[in-house]
Amino acid sequence: MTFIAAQSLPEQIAEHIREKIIRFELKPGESIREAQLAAELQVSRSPVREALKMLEKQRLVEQTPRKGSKVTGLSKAYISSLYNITCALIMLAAKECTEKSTPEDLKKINQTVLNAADAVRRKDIHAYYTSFFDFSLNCLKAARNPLLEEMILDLLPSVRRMQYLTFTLRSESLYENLQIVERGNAYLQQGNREMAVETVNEYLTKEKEVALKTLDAGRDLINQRMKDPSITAGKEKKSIVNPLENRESL
Amino acid sequence: MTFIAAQSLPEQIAEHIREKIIRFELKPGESIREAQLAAELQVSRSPVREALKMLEKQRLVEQTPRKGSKVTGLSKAYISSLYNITCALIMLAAKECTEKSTPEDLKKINQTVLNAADAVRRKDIHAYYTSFFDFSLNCLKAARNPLLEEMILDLLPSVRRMQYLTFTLRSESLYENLQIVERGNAYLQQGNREMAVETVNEYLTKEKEVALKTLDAGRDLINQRMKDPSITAGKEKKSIVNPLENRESL
DNA sequence: GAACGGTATTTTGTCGACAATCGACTATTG
DNA sequence: CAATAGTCGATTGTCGACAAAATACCGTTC
Repeated sequence: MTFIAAQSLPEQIAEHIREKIIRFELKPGESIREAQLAAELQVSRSPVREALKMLEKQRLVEQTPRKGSKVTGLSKAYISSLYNITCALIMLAAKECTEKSTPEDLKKINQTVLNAADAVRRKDIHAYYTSFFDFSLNCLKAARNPLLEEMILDLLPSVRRMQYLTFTLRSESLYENLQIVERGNAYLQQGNREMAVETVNEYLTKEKEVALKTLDAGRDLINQRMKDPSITAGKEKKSIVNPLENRESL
Repeated sequence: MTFIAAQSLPEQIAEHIREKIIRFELKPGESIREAQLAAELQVSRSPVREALKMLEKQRLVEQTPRKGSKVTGLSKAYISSLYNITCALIMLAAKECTEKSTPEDLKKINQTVLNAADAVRRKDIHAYYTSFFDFSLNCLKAARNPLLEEMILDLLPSVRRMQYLTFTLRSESLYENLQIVERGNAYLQQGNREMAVETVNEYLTKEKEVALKTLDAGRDLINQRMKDPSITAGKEKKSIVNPLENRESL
């Protein structure tokens, strides 16, 4: 068994805000006030500030000196940006994965795809996505490119926000999704670099299309606060319940 | 005339440390103590901490909770990582530049190349690099991809550190360098996406080779502190001169 | 002499208070 | 009534102090 270090306070706070952003409880463009957050979580502003810096690194939050933090807005240009970059980076990961993966790596990767297939058979959506995530993570590790891993992991929450947005609107079945993954895996297993990379490209290009379409559909719902920043002031006080239950120190 | 907002204190501090890292005054792997820096610059630890977080976003510094900050080490794997990623991102930028640039963009870009050529004729190395930087920046802006611009700009200091390292050891002349730039520009001007992208690839692959070779040559000089962290303790007190001269507020 | 344990020191983390800045509101003036 | 200047409240920035953790040091024991 491997033990994992307890998350630091700023990490926990970041996690909390991150989830709120991904679930659109904090809307794109909405401004974030440190003092309010600190009061809500019953901590001082220092760890909140650290947390916001972390989220800035993950591009979920934009900070301007002396003006504070805003949830990153969702313009078409931005989403296009995000997917194109993610695509380029994951294509690179796929390439390096075919070049550097060991037989053990490939075996582990293959297992995650088998798990995913099984999940689809059982129609277990959650298990499918877990396996898919596992698959991606294992490929990434097999690429043995530490910086690339960090950078993709940093972008992941931003992608997850988009997935949350598109989730209800996406038409393709789990099965279709799985097919692409299985195809990609097949290329990986046989070390077919070009086709593995191309499969990633295909997958993410499709994802981008879905995201852009969804944005058109749900634009007014999501972005109303971006256009009218005044209503972000948060007049209505929320019930102050501390969401950080599992904190011991402090 | 356009006025530019004064840099915030953390930005100035980050700038200061950044330069030290790029010039190897702070060695790869060396640990950074907040209190010492704060004393050196005669500020409190808060802005220093912010500065370190900024540098972490630029991958010049690695932070581990409760253990502090270290200058990012220069392993071969890391450098390879860095160049491959930078290459992938700039290739994307080149692609989007050919797709989205306006005639005015192209005109401006072309001008920077003319300036660079002129600098080479005058054997003005500094002017050449300034023009080259201008060229890159203009291409990046023409790609109209805000996130990509940010990400590449964030990686730039890390690349600059490598350039500093390779500067003395590189054999190719300014002229050779210029030739590739002129070739890339030609492809851009005629909207030849494939070849523009390929030229970027060629350029950065070459840069990567140089960097890796240089590392072999200068490894022991540079990395001695990485292997023996004890001597990073900084027993010798440096003369305390405030390098932040142009601060007015505070 | 090496390994272990405990203590001391150094370093990072968190806090509350105060200062500087920004944005909204109001009053004054043309 | 519109535009500007001034003022007030809200928000971020910086500080010094204290708490907690990690590291270094040193003595003990085998």
